[in-house]
Amino acid sequence: MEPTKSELEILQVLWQHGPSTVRFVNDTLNEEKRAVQYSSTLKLMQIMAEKGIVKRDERSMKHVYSPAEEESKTKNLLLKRFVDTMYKGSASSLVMQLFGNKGTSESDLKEIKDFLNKLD
Amino acid sequence: MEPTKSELEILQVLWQHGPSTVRFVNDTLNEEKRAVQYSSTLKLMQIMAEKGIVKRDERSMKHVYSPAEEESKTKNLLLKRFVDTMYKGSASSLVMQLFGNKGTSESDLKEIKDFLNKLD
DNA sequence: TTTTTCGTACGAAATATTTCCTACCTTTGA
DNA sequence: TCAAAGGTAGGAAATATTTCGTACGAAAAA
Repeated sequence: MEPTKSELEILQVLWQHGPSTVRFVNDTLNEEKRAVQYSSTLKLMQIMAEKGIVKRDERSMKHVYSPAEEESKTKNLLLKRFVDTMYKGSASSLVMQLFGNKGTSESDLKEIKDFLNKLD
Repeated sequence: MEPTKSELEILQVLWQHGPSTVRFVNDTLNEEKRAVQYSSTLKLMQIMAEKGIVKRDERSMKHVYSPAEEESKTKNLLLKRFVDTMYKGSASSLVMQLFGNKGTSESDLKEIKDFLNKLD
């Protein structure tokens, strides 16, 4: 399933902090992102539960939500989709864009070189 | 300005084929992507012109549209935004995700190594 | 016990995006 | 000339997404 922009914000919170209540997610969004009403966050998370993007534990009155999929799995999917639509599926094109026009740091560059060499 | 999904499809055509008429863009979309009515493509391109995402040459009856921004500039912006929201701005995280879980081809890997080494 | 606080559910409104119908004009071809 | 083909413009409808007011129940505090 394809998370929307707002849904992605919520997923980020769940990935970073683990299973959470609506209250916690809403507070975090308000601190780290933008002003949003409790009932908006609630509604969105209910929709995400319907869609199967998150699971909901209803045993306690305060429902606890957690991501239905692994962070890496979802990110991989979104990354693949991004590469497909933007770079016709060519990962190397993306990386070249990333480093071709500077603005990406030297340390990142070194880190990646090391990483790639270890893949052998 | 932030192109939407459909707008991006249209931009792709313009980037790939250069300044084009609505007819050409619509035909290309129908061949390469999906069924869409002429008037839908027209409307979208009109909106894009209003937003300033594309420019329109009205000298001929068949208006000719072209991207307002360089392909690389727009792609850079979108890529940066993607890295920011998905990987907290860490380009190396993205690359690791890209190659960490295999599925990205060997030839891409070699290509990138060569590319990065030339940056010295 | 009564009031206040904190939760969920639900519907509706506000926005954003996409799609296409229809009117009307110009060009082309018979 | 005049019908057919092909253009643009604009509005309205269909969808998708986001936001939030309000009702109502449970728990906690007074």
